[in-house]
Parts: sequence; C-alpha cells; structure tokens
Amino acid sequence: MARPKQSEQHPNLEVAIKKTARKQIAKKGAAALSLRAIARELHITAPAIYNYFPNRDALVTALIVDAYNALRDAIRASLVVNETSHAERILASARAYRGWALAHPEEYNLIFGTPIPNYSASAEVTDQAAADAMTVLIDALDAAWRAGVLKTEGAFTAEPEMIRAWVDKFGYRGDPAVIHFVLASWAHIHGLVSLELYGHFSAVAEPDTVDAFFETEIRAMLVRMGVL
Amino acid sequence: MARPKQSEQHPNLEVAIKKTARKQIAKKGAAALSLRAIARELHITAPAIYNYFPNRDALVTALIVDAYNALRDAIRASLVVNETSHAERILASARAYRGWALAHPEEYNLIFGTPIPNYSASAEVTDQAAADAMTVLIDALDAAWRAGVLKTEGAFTAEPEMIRAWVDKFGYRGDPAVIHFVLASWAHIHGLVSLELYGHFSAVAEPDTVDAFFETEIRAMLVRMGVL
DNA sequence: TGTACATCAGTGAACGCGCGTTCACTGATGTAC
DNA sequence: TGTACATCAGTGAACGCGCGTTCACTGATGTAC
Repeated sequence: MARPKQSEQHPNLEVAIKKTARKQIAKKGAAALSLRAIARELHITAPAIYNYFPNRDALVTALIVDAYNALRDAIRASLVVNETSHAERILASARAYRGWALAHPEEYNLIFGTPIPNYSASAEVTDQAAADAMTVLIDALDAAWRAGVLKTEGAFTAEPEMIRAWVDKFGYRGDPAVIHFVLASWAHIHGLVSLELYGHFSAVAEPDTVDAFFETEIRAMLVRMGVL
Repeated sequence: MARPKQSEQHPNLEVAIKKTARKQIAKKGAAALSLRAIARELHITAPAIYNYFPNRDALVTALIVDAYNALRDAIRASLVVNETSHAERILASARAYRGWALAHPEEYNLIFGTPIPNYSASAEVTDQAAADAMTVLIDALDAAWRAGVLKTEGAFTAEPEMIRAWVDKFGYRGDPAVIHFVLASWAHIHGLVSLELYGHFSAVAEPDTVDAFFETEIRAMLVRMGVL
C-alpha cells in the first residue's frame, strides 16, 4: 500500500515516537517499552522507527536525556521566577523537583528508577545530561553561600572522600560543604519524592496530604543549612 | 523420562525457586523475571513451578513479602545487639537498613523500585509485611522518645494530615512528632540508599567512599531530632 | 511549464526467539493390608 | 515381609502471543534540466 504523506500524519515522527514511548512507559513501566507497541499506536509499522533510532536502546537513551533536561529546565525556571530571597529560591527549586516528578512519573522513573532490563545506557551522553541538571542545584546553593546566608561550619567533622570527588568533578571552587549540602538535600528530596511516587506514604491512599509533610521537610533542610 | 527423586536435586523446591528468582532478578532486574528461566537454571521444567505457585504474580508477591521480612529482621537484629544508647541504637538501625539494601539490591528493588510491569500486587499481604517492617522503626524512635532523649517540640508548625493518618494506622499513642521523625528519617535514608544503589552518587565510580557521607547524614538526622 | 530522475521515509513479509500457561501423562514414593 | 494401590510432584508437548530486527520493496516528494 502507498506510504501516507509524511506530514499528514506526524509532522515530526521522531518527536511523536518519543512522545508515544513516554505515554506507554507511564502506563506499563519502562521495562515494558516496545517498539512494536509504539508503532501500533502511531499507525505505522515497527521498522519505520529504525529511520529515527538505530535500535531500542538508542530510543531509551534519548528518553533519558530528554528527562534529565526537562527536570533541569523545570528547576531552572523555578529559580528564575523566585528572586525574593535565597531561602525562597531554594524552597522553590525543591518544590519544582517534586512537582516535575509527580507530573512526569514515567520520566522520573527513567532517570532514578530501577535500571531497565536488557538496556545498557550509553553512559557518556546520559552522564552529561545528569551533570547539567546537577549544576543547576549547585548554582542555587552556591549563590546562597556567596551571599553569606548558608552556614557551612560544622557540616561534617571530616570531609567525606565522596564530597571531594564531586568537588573535583564539577571544578567547584567554593566551600566543599556546599557540595555536601547539595547532595544531602538531593538525597532527602529524592527519598521523599520516590516514596511518595511509589505509594509508600499513602497510609490511607490520600495522596494530597503529602504536600504539608514535604513542606515541613524542606524547611527543616534549610534550617539545617542555616538558611532558615 | 523418569522424574528424578525429589530430595536428590532440591530438598525444598519452593525455596530453591525463590532463591533462583532472586538470583535472576539481581542479574537482569525484576521486570525480566521469567518462570522458564528459573526452571532452566534449576534443571526442571517450567510447569513444575505451578506446583508451588499458582502463577508468576504469586511468586513475585512471595518474593516481596520475603524481602520486607528480611529487611525487618535485619533492622531488628541491629537494634537488639546495640543497647549502649538510644543514639547508637538508631544509628545502628540506619546502618542496618543501608547494609541490607546494599547486600540485597534486588530485594530492595522489589520493595522500593519501579513497579514491575504486568504485575499487580495483592496489596493485603504486602501491606501487612510493610507495616511490620515499619513497626520496628517506630518502636526504636518511640523508645528514645519515652526515654526523653528525642526532642519533638518544633518538629512541625502545623501537624500534616499525613502524619495523623499514619498515627491512626498504627494506633500510635505517643507524640505524633515521633511518627513524623520516623517518616522523615526513612525518607532521608531511603533517598541516600537508593541514589547510592543506582550509582547516582559515584562521581568517580568508587562506591566505598559513600560510607563516610552516609555516616555524616544519619548523624545530622539525629542532631535534628535532638538525640545527638 | 513539463519531464526524467534520485532520494528516502515508509511498507509488509519474514526470521528466530522466549514467554506464561494448559493438559494429559508417568512413575517413584509411602501406606494399608 | 510382600503386594496392591492412591498420591502427587514432575514431564513434555502444545497453545497463542509479542518481541526486536532484517530485508527487498515502493511510491510520493522535490530537484535539475
């Protein structure tokens, strides 16, 4: 049968493929991602996808990179809007992180969830995207530290080797404790978000009630850093 | 061909099935769990598994329950051994949590990782196991609170609705802030552990360096609760 | 403006594979007499 | 101690399915003349 005029069905098929992939991941989980299922939903044949991605792994990698970039953009946007105070900026970035995760659980999964079976990431490209996202967080806390509102003394007794590795990786020139706080905050927020996302917080299946708990926790985080 | 004498090959085939399942999950991820692959490794045929589990989902459910119980036991053991002080007991339980997760990443995944595609948990039985594990954590902090070494004032300005739900669920009769601290600590530790587990902390792929960072963090947790 | 042609995004058939589950069966085991 | 029998854990064939990937192909599009 004749090939339908490309522009009629999908103005940008590469984007449509990724979009459909995300939709299916949201429904069935990243591990169940299938090229044939994507093709079916787009009313194309499976081999057509190979014009845009050399194989399934390449598609997954593209999705992961997109996810990192979207998360980074969401956080960055929250920082720009909030210029009232460093405390508000940091709180806003934490809320943006959670907000993005709740709005795009399938992409959050892609980044932070269980590794997908039979998929091996092409580390270079995903690592770069991950570092980009991390940079936004570092910048936010660095700005607070430079402004003198972030108290780093007593952050740790002996500087963990891990912190030094991160400082080196990002060529960070400020107080290493800032990096420590970035990683600690990230871990805390990630813990909150991922427990919420997978339903471990809902003692009574009322998801909305997590808001206040999250708010309390990120404020405690700022208290620890001396910002609040 | 003749059936091999049961006791010769696998003294307890049900246990062997679960053990092999765990092994394969560790290697390929929970999503890739396959009855046929398990059978292959055990040198039996796939239908034989149906003598022990009515279907694949039942096996997964059993694995999840086992995982919750193993985690609970690991934490409980750490509490019994450490009776020097409440601070040490709580630190020990945090270390036990991490230690168990690192030693059994596949089971940790089963509990806290991305939900498995095409698997729907039989909630009743897994919820009970989850509650059992949570009870151990609650008891540890409750004991510290009763001994007066856990400072709950100022834990939150307004009690989050979520905390009340948890207090009700466990019929907890102490200060609701204790429950708040349990959930907060759990989230923090879970965040640390899951980022470590999925390699997000290894800036330079040296996993051992996380130890000191984790130690610093759980101490900060205790400081926040007034125990340290 | 009209025609010949190269491009290349998509098709459809085919490959070999592994999966969960069902079914009728078999034969070693332990028990009752 | 010896024999008949019920039990039931395992077998092997079969089912229908969806998967990633390959291949030779087709025909609409845009371009060069």
